[in-house]
Amino acid sequence: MSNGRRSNAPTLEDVAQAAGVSRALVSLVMRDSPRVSVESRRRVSDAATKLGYRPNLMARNLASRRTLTIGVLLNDLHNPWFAEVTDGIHDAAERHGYQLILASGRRNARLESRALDTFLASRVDGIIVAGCRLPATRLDALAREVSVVSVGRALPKTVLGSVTTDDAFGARLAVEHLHELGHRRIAHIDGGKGAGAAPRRSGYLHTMRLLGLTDVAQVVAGDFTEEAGARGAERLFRGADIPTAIFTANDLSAVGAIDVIERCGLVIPDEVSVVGFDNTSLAALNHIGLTTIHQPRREMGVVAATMLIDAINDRGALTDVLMAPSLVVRRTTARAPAAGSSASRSQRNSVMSAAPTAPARSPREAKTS
Amino acid sequence: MSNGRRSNAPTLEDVAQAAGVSRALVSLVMRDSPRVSVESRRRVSDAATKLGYRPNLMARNLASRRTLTIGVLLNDLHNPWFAEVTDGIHDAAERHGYQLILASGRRNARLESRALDTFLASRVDGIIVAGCRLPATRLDALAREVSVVSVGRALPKTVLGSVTTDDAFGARLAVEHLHELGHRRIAHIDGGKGAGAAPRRSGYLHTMRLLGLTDVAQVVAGDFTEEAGARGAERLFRGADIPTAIFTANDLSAVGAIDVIERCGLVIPDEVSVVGFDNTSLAALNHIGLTTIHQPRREMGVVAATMLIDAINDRGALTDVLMAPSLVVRRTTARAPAAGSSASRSQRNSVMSAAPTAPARSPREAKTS
DNA sequence: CATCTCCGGTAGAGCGCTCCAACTGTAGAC
DNA sequence: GTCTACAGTTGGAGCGCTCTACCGGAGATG
Repeated sequence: MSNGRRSNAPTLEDVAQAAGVSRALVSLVMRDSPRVSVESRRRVSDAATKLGYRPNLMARNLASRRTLTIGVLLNDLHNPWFAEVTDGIHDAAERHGYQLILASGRRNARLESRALDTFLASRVDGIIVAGCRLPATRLDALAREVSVVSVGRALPKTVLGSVTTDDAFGARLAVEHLHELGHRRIAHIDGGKGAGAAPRRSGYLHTMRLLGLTDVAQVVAGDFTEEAGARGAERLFRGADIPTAIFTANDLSAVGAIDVIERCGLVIPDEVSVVGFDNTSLAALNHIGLTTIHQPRREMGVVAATMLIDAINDRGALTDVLMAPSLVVRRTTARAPAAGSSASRSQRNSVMSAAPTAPARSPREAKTS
Repeated sequence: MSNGRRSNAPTLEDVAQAAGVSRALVSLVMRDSPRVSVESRRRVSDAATKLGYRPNLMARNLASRRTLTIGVLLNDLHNPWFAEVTDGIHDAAERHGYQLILASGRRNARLESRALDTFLASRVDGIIVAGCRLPATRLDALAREVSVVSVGRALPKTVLGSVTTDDAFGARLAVEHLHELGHRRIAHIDGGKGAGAAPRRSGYLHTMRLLGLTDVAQVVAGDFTEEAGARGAERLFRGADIPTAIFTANDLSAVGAIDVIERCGLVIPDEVSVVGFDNTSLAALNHIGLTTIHQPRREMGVVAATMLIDAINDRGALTDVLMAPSLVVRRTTARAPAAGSSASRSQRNSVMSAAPTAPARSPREAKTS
């Protein structure tokens, strides 16, 4: 019953009969070919709408041997980063008459792999992988069957194209911003082996060196999570030489760090400045107001899709594009505290070290207990 | 060149020739039919892997007249709510051997409509629309061609199935929680005409009535945004009879409200309690720790997909399912302040009313300026 | 030994479309 | 009046698969 609803969907043939023309002519009208008389066009489209005809994409693609479709594999729907990249891809694809089919890898290599198989089985004209976790060799093999562009992850030595943010440059922007505010003791909570973590870390180290701050550079391990940010901050503020500024590998870590810092009784940004990375909506929340590094996510999507479509149509090659990030100043950064205030700062710190191993707890909780 | 890569993809025929069997046999092997001898199966699959054969989905679906695919229309990729629902859909679909194709409506009715057309053109077996904005009549028309289930929006008087949260009940949980903590003056910042806003509002009003608090019930207009939450809180705390608790239509509004409340010098939860709705990742942030109402998002996806697939296979009808939300207590709610402290509260309030129309600004900003 | 069952396998007719070569008719060129 | 040009239209051969017969032969049955 319910599944039989479409069983008798009208076909090209039906329309042709109703309009009293050949199937080929209907086909031409459906693809609005210019070589159809006004009269025929009218009759055919009238018949089509009357019958509620809708071209069968599978039959069309099968016969025409192309799908005008690009498959987009999103690593994680939960992360808004992907939503913005997808918006850009969508815009560019639409402009060129391409359709998108999305799939979510759900942070799982097996599912990602399966989704790619489905793309191939559907004979998409090209593929964009965003934040894909699959090994480079797998992707390279894929890219030998169909054009593939990677967003957010560079894949040197493969035939894939890629569009990434210049993470090292972003790190440099962050550090320079803090340096210009008079900070010297700038620490970094990194992203472990997550995507982009390495260049952000090395960009940080490199810039610190350029600024002659190698001796105060300090990297603590993290993994892009809020908790990692909190742990990192705890470790940083436990020691004697506490930093006046922290640059974290992403916004989420920054929020975790802020939480701990405020709980230590330190005031942000007066006593400690914090810079995140990504400029997620989280950073923009008024309640947080995080100074951070912005990635041109949407534009990355546009560039990726455009490059892919050009390659599909032999109008260009797949290359590796590096996009420039930018600094967004909000309210977690300020001039470094005057040297004289360092006494009060280390005093405060002693409060904190009274419970150095305690799990992250907010000031709210502390108050009510 | 690059677009020619797939032009000579091997077909069933090629495999059949390589294995020295008929096309039909290869087809049977590819769909692992039981009626194939072990020997043939081996030879065919060997030939297939050697050639790198991959069944062409379009041809398969065209010939078999079904796609085993369900189209999922997501209203807004930026909202993590959709990601979790999609996870649930994905799980259920996979369990039944169905594939998903996702499309994003990007909060735009025209795009949503187009995506649905594509689904129909692709002859998906069923459709799930999540948070769809299209008019009920449009969806009803769609549902006459193919089975459709709506998630997050009930559509009475249509042939669609639906899975929604019992928003009114959620509101009741929130209000009762606050009431149990001794609050009486509980205000609501609503969601305007957004999805679910109406039942949350009426659930609030109804529960207040049940608790005999009709005279102190107070609803201010919002629209599910952070800014609306901030504005709502400003309005609430400007008056003389300020509430001791606020229930907002969603988490984002709650964050906006918290921001303003803290800026007024009021302490959360000691002086004001706040309850959000949705239990987004935002609420779970340690820095925020919002008490909120949880929607069983993932399970909603599972239920929607299961119901759809059952309907597709004539094993069940499409119905309207209401899922029960639950209360998640974090750190923004506490016992209502003792009556004696009301003096200090209204004093504080006067601080705020010094700049009642100022745009939302954080304490941080205030400090640095 | 004829017949009946199965099991494993096959031929061939589609599925609904596009594409190509070819055809018709009208118009302009000479 | 014949030739070319071209716009408009058409038949038919696929695209790569599934599905419905149907077929041949081994073993069971009487």
